[in-house]
Amino acid sequence: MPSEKSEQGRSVNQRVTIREVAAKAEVALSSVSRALSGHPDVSDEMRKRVKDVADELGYEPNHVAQSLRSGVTRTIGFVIRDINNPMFALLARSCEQELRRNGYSMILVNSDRNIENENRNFSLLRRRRVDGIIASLVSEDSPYIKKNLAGPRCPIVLLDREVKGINASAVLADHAAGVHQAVTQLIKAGHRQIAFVTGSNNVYPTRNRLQGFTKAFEDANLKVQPDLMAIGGFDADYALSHARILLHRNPAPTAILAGGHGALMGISRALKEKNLTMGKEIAFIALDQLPYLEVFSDNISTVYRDTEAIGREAAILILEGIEGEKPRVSVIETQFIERASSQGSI
Amino acid sequence: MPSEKSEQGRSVNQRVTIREVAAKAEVALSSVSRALSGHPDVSDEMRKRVKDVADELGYEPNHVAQSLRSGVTRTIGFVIRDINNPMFALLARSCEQELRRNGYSMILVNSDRNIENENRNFSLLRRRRVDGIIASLVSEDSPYIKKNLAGPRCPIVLLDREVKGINASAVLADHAAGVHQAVTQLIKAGHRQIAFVTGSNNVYPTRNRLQGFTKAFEDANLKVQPDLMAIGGFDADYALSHARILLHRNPAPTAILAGGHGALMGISRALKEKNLTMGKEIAFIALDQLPYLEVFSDNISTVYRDTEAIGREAAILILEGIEGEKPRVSVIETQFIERASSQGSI
DNA sequence: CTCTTAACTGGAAACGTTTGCTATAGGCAA
DNA sequence: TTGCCTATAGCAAACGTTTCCAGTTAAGAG
Repeated sequence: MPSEKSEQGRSVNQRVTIREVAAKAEVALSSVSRALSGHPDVSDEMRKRVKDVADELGYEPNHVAQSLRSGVTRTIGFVIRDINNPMFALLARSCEQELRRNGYSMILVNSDRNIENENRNFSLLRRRRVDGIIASLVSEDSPYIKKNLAGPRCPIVLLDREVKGINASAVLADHAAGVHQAVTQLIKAGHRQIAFVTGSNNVYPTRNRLQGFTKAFEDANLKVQPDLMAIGGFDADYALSHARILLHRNPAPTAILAGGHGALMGISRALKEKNLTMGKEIAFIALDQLPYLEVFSDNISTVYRDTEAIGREAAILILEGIEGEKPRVSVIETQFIERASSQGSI
Repeated sequence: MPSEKSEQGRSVNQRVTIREVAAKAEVALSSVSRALSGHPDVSDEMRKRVKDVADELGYEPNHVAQSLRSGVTRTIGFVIRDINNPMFALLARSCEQELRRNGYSMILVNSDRNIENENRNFSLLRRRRVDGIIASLVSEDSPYIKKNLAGPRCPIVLLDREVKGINASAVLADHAAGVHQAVTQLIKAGHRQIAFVTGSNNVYPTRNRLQGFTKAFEDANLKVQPDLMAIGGFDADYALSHARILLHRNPAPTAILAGGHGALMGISRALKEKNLTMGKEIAFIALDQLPYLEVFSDNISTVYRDTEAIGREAAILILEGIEGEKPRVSVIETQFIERASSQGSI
């Protein structure tokens, strides 16, 4: 039995309220509210008097009560598909910065690549009456998607997802362009056996990358080799097992593209198993800006996208939505950045 | 002028309330509340009836109103010193998981290594009436520290910080032990010129690491060389400039310890400038579990601490605090993990 | 000097819940 | 039958704000 607690658990959390400020300043509740919230109908004298008393008492407005009364929480929910992916840390961070600059806080929830969790997350955020939701969905066709996106009570911004039949804003990266550049470059350098490991194609980035990939082959009057494509999972285990298969193929791939964090993890392990070094025996290109790449392996070629710009853009779109503007889609460019790892043995 | 908004901005956000559920089920408000919240004084028939209607209407309780009335927000604030440090992503993640398992959400705010921001963050969280605050402080002696920690209205857990005169819980890593192991190992291998780059010693981890460092020398009957210690900043720029100086010293250091993410960044750049490779011409040890190390450089020796355990432990301590238990300090072990990079040329 | 208006200020009703208290009904013992 | 207790249900008062509406005062116009 905790002894230092007062007899009514409640009273521990007692803080000074607007009522006490009003009493001490000998003015009405409403005047205190107006004085502190910057309402115009307040005399200078009143404002000063109230502010002085508020400071003296250390008054900090109860944001919960403010939210209830005003119907606005100044909070944005951020549903993150997989917080293991370090890219999301970057994304969430830049987004949070932009939101905070506009007076909003962020509640971050993680779905752990699970659709049920994702659904619960949406519900949780709705109950908390967030003013908007930024979401990186697990997939584009979950059974809950209509419920969570279609009749939304609050503006929604999707990250790198295309969902038909709903009117939400979205930030999409133009993966195709960067991949096209990358593959064209490889082809020019003589590569023909180009492997591609990436997530399932029920999400936009995979489909979009694939477009760029295929188009690069078409433009060079070549045919893609289907058995060099491992499309189906974003996780490292999937990538590892498929990379193993790819590396045992004959003829072996001379270049390999890794679509995202998981693929990179899996492939790098598979390469290590076979004692292969990226850029030496095999050309390697990562299709993401992964923060640790910048740090440690400054020789890895990547299809770069400005992750922080995506976060900022998401914040801007959600704020627009709150202002009542129509949803819109914003596209972020990508760019192939050539470094040592895409050389290979050719 | 947005045209799809209804004339009263408010009505856009209108959701079904407990009142409508009560009306449709033809029972009292209070009965709905009790039925849905699992209160015992409710007949089975009533509970079923209410739940059916609630489901039918898609009722989702207003958490804001619940919080206001009950005085409890089921929200924890997480004040993060520097969200650039990838370790914190790991930390926040494991912490959030543990909190969520207990029905809590997390609001994450970033201080960007700035004391003013930090102070504002505490205020923001207090206004939001969070039930507890987990904080990774910028320093241990900011002018606001008393205000924010001393007379706390809510339980507080500090991460790797020791602040005197307040009664908050804390999770501390036993850096000293791991550093002692590491340095002892280096000394055994013949190293004498061991450099140490780390943050300012107005925070616990630096002081604690320094203790381990010094003790290892003492135990070997050697003296530490003060001009090999660069103590003063956690950021990469500080580390870079000091690492340059250290590397130009004569005799040059044969081993170097990097205290944290920033130091690692700076030093690795400095080494690259001089064309030195970790573990080859110079032994190198990182004093942190940095997630990207596991990924890419599996040959870097580190003083490992279980960052996820720290996050979980922080969650547990804050929940204890909410339950009314006394604050306490929890210590997490560290351990030297020897890999190739700590070999050097000796 | 009176009337109108402008500039404030105060009172009170919300916002959507939870919860203490009271009321009702039925069961059981005396 | 009466009285008491138990199990439920309902009423109404909070929680701490914001905001609408109605006053009050003083100034300026006629």
